[in-house]
Amino acid sequence: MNIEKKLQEKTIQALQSLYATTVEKVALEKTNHDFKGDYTLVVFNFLKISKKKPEDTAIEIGNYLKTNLPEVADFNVVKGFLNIVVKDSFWLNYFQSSFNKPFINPTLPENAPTVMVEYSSPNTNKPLHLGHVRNNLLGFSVAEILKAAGNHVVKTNLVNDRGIHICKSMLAWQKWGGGETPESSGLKGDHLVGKYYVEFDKHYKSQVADFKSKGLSDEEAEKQAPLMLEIQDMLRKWEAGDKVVRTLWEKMNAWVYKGFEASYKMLGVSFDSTYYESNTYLLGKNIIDEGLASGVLKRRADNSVYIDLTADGLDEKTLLRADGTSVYMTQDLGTAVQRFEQHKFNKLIYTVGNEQDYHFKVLFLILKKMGYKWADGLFHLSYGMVELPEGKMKSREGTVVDADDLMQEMVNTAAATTKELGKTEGLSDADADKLYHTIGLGALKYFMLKIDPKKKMLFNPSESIDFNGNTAPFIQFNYVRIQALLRKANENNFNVLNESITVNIPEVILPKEKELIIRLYNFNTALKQAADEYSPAIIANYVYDLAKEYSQYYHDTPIFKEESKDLILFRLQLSKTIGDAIKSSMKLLGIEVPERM
RNA sequence: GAUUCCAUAGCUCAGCUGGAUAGAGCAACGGUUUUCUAAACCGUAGGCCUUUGGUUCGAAUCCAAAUGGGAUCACCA
Repeated sequence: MNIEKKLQEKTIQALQSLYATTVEKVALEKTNHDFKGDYTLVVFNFLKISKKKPEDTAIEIGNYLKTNLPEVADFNVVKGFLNIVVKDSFWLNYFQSSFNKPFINPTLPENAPTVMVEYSSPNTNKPLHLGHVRNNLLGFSVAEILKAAGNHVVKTNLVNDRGIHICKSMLAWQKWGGGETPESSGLKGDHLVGKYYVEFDKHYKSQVADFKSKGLSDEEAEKQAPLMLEIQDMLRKWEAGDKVVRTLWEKMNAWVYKGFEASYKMLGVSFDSTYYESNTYLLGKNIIDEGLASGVLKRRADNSVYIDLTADGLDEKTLLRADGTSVYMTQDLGTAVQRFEQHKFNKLIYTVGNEQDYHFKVLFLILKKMGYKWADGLFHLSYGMVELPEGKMKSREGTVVDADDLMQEMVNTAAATTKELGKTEGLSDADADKLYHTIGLGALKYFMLKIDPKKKMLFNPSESIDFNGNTAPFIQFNYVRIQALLRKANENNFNVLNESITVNIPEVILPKEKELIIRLYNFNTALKQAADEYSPAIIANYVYDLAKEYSQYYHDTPIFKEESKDLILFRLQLSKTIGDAIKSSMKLLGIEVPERM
């Protein structure tokens, strides 16, 4: 059992035994660095029941713990703070018993809950940009974390492949494309289609400006511009299954999918299932009928259907237009129900930006009101926007940071830095390319994941992403150092893994070594917290602290100069375990670690 | 206007389920290489934790208000 839990339970017992009072739970914290101890109990809360001075109360509890818990070595009291010292032997036993065991359990428990994680969900009218990068990295990492925490995870992608915005690219290509294809232009498919999306907007804007100069209002001009009428006509034809429109749609979407596939591969994300809106956009209508029958939904005089959420502090939400067609919300109701029927999930997590907070609040509330019990398991993983120094990115205005460009730039920077540091020696071209990819993408991923998902983040394209300090390359570098140590150990006949060598861990270990062991011990706590909060940032901070701590240790403590063979082996084993922890943590973030750099 | 999220070093961020003197990285300045790879390590400097009030033995952390910033408030997705 976890030492923290043991201490908490014993403290509750102590309070019961000393003051005959039952306390539900007690909070322990890590002892501040300036004091001796591992865990601290703040006793101010117990003064009412002890009716004694803080110091005396702390001493009484401390004595009880020391006598009744074999793991407690000692304690000291400063004012109302009871600092508890755990025996070195406890940490050493933990270390020895966990050596060379995986940090992440590779098998799932028998009745692992099913969690669906929806992320990415791109539009097929333009290439991925920085905002999508955050979404993809976050969704993938959360899926990895939940998997490691013992859930059966289904990663899913809902591709928005239809609608008026797709028609814009299609129409523009038809008019001005001159038959251009990815092959003929040398452009990646998604970029080619995105080019025509921008093209449409350019022409459309000039038409609107023309109409406005003739005295029309903004709204009128936007409605009457011929291009607007043309895409609306195109959308109607699409919905009617018009052969020409559908063929064009299929052709251009295929280009986009090929492009996305390349971006996803570069980014290292994947999906277990992919849904297309062209297949799901009609879902949800039967649910509307049920809702009407049960009275949860109402019909207006003009035949449109809505739900009244004003009693819940929200508005009236329309679910079917007067002409009977469905809206975004209708579709999301339908897909949620469909997913539950297909996967019987315990939880469904939507990785979607915080600009849709309201939408999901309404969606979940409607499903609850309609009586779906599983709606309690729905969660909106809401993350902040990625902003540029000049503000929000706008694809139509070209102020976007393109995902493919950014990734390539990161790889290039990694290559340049590696060469500059003279670390390419003995690397084959293929290995070098792999290394640049690992470092460059690692830096990018860590940069985005170390920030709390809920917070908006600032990205300044003119300042390159760091490779020093609190970054993935720093963490990777420490992993690499450890691998180099282990190689050297092999050459010197120190077989770290050989079970036949019994290592007598020295009685007294360095404070830094104990600290490192405690950090290893806390891996599971970090994993659990990250899973509970859906926050890769917790893992990122954990692994950075571990790597930083190790870096100091590595610097201050030469290993092979040591005379005692046991001590050398212990330090090698400690280093190896830290390497394992780094690798496992980075895997949770979707970041690879190289063997050399 | 309504709702909602946010505000910590020059910059980017931790810390927030109340606890001891608020931590990192970057940038700046200075140092460390006959050592297991310096993408490293050490040091200096940098803070009215936006403001005001409240709760408490104790507030960056909880509550309220103010100020500033973002988002949402479509029969768009």
